[in-house]
Amino acid sequence: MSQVRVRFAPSPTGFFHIGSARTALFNWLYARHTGGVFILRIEDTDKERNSEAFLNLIYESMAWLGLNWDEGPKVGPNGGGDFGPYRQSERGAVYKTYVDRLIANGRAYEKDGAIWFKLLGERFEVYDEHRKKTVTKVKVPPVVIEDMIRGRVERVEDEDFVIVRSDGNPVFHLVNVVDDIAMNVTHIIRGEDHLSNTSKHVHLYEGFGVKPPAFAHIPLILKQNGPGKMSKRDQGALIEEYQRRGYQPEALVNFLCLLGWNPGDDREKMPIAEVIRLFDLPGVNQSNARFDDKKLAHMNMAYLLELAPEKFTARARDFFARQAGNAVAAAALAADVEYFDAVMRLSQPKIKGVEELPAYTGYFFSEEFPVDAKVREKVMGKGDPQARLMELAEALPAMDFSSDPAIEEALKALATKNGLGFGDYQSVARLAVSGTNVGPSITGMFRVLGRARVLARLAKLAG
RNA sequence: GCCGCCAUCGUCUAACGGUUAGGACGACUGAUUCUCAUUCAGUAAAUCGGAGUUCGAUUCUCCGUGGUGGUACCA
Repeated sequence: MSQVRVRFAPSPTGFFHIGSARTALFNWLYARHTGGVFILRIEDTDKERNSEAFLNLIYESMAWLGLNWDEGPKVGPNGGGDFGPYRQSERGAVYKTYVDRLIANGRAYEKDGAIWFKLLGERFEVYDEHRKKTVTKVKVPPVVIEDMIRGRVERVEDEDFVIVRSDGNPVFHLVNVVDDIAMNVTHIIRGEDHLSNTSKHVHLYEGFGVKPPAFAHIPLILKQNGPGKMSKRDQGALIEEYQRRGYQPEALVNFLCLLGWNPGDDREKMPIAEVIRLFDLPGVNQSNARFDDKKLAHMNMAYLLELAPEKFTARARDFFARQAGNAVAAAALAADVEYFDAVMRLSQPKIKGVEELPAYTGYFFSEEFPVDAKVREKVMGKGDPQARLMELAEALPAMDFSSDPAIEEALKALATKNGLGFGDYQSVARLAVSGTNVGPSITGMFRVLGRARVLARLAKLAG
């Protein structure tokens, strides 16, 4: 059995989106599962719509998701294999020789300045009501596709079709098939939207005298609101967006694995190595899946919680560094590294995404932090808050700040002494120190902020 | 219009032709916690409709309906 060779073939004509990412992921998973080769091929034959920026976005997004390719652009001098170049814009000569082959063996002809692929069979004219014109049909047996996910699919292709435009540019169907032949691709894993194209492709393989590779058409990702498949314009469609918002790439990948595939048991959150071990094409679902950003957010939080603290602080720092113009981010980055790390360690178990961080930690990095009016009203309207602030301020200088338990003990002792609860002091202290009623433990806040600043803020709130 | 694919809780999905149709997200209730979040316990929530095959159908077949994709000198 020869080595599996799969390819992901995006075209740099738009932002890299979630559907493309999953197609790439499933190809990558299959390659890694089988010990095969994962090829990245750039389908940039559409000169009008291509852009270098979109191309770079593909590279960056793939790298961010951890989908490394074995052959393709940016891999060594020859693209890591003997089948380059891996950008279709550089493969004109290859297409020409293949087209010449078809012309030579009578399977292609010129008409209206374009080159057409010729179907073999009885030809007849028929008026097409829908297209309002007479077309030439060809009587050919249905194409049979043995799809690894869908089983046997039959489809009739009954008209000749263009393979080279009159401007000399080859069309998608041609270059796609030629490259898959030339690059020895063994399995074509792509979106179900290509299933209808497959009959054309199978005819082309036959025209070239080559046995078609195995096909596996994976289900589509549907937009979460409204009808239709996810497209670049939809909310949450862009990979770049998740990167910008500080999502954990492992979480996004894990989530994507579960859209159309499952390990066969109840596990959902699982290391990618385990997915690689279990992934197989026949296990992929046949039905389209609707995108669910709530579940993705949950997955993201789960990954965030278990991230090693050093890794979390590193990712938090990276996120802050990308928040141009954000005052909190600027102050956070200017802060002492150990202090920054301490704040992040306090925040990690409490937040659902790193994008919450600037709002969540602002008061650690500046004395100018917003005070929630509602919370202030509520906390300051209960009992005698001024007295409690005073008592806290008096107790603070002698308090043991060496550890969270020590601080907690001191606060509890204070409460007991005055016949009140821990919560009564916690709430005013929290308001004074952070301006709100949500946040890390009060003891952690005290310890990290330090005695002096806590005292100053207590005084400030007391007026 | 024509052609293809698909069909289990709101969503993602399990279930050799025999299960009280399971899990997860979300929702709701409660417990835990210094706030919040987490965590934990619990509740509600599904086999698209109709024929057939079978002792027995979520599972197989057909029809319908719905969803989805294609139908270009786009990729």
